Amino acid sequence: MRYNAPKGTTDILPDTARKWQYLESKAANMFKNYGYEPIITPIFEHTEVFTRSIGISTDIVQKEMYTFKDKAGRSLTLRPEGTAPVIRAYVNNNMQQLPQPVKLYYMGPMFRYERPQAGRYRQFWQIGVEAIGSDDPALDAESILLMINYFKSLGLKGLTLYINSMGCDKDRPKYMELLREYAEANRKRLCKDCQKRIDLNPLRLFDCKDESCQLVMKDAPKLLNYLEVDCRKHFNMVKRYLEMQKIEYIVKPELVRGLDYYTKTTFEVISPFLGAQNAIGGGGRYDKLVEEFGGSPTPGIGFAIGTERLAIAVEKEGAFDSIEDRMDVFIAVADQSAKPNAIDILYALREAGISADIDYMGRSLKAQLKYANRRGFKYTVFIGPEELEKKRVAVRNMETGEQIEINIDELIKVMRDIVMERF
RNA sequence: GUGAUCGUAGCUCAAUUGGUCAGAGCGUCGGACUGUGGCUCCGAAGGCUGAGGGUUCAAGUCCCUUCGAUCACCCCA
Repeated sequence: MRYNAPKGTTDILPDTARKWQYLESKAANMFKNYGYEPIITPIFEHTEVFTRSIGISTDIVQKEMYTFKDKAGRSLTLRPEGTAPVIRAYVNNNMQQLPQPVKLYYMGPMFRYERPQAGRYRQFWQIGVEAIGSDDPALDAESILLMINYFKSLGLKGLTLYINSMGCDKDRPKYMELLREYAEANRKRLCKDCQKRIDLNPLRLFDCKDESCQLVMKDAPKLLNYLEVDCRKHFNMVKRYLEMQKIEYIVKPELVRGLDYYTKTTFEVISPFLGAQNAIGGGGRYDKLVEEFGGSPTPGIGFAIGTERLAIAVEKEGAFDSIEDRMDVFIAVADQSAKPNAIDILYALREAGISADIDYMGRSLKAQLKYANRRGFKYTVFIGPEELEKKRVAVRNMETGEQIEINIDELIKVMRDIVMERF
């Protein structure tokens, strides 16, 4: 019996895996450059970690979580996003004792039970960062800049940055009342889903693509206009920091993200290459989240990038072309009698930091060359009875076909010189 | 969860209005060159046509179910 990978999952084959590694290592370097450190949290958490933080009324919690009971009857959930686990870990490990802010990044798979589509899978990868412990608007700007500059470093163009402010607990409740009243007054003109949203989560009304709903919401009160003075100042500072770094942005009052924990700044970056699932990265501030997990009041901000969406965009820009990943040396064995000696040399090369491989299929010499060519080795070294007797080996440059002969004891040294010098 | 389109060798695709043993290119392996790749030529392996059922003398082709893929809604990264 043959099995497919489960719906919405896929095998990341070497060609793609290599590209992802490239994206991840570039990210790790840049995050370090901005003062962020790696953290690895469990793939699953107690279900409550997500229901309480993301919000019970959100789609993620309502219908997209992989929730199961373990053998002891605990309700566990495969993480649908990365922020809640990191905040849980922050509180759990008393990280408020560390110098603040605590700046962390993570990379790994997330899980949501959704209908698969271009750029949307049930197991998908995210690259994310969180900065916990400061409410400085300069940190909001840093978070946004970090994401934008990372994209730039990958050669991405044509991205659009949207920002918004969701207010805080001083202005949001008042505004929500206003919004509810407005929506209620226009209930009849709203679609069925939106009528439900009036009570559940009226902010989401802004997201609806239904024409009639959009028409209604166009004239709805906008949170941005009701921001209390601190929040407005904060948002203005964020914008100013972005402008200082010459970052273009569009303020989008309708930008309401689907996780309830956001406060103040939210942002999202859109790529033109991604079809319907065009958000390549997004995030925001979550000043109430640490408290939600039982910590002392602590602000925070972060974002997540969709790795496969990022890979699609980078691919479209042709920016993967520069990845060089060829192996250094293939050892061609001219006669099986020379194999033990050849293997000896193989390991010596590897130990010297030169990537090397050998035939394990009993191929003819000719077939070995063919194989070396297909696998893209830079050099082939010939080992056979003749070479062993004369103590000289031939080294063939597989690109140019040039072949030189050197003393066998010099092989390691010469290969190391060649390989290091050229790359 | 809803809708549309689509499932034929590892990959990309053929197969007349349902009608002989389901084909090709690429890839893999081997050979032409008995110790030297890339080009060319030759050969081999590889398919219960996604799965299950039905209609028919006859199904890759028509119908139903199911699974999966793709795209959109929805949602978000």
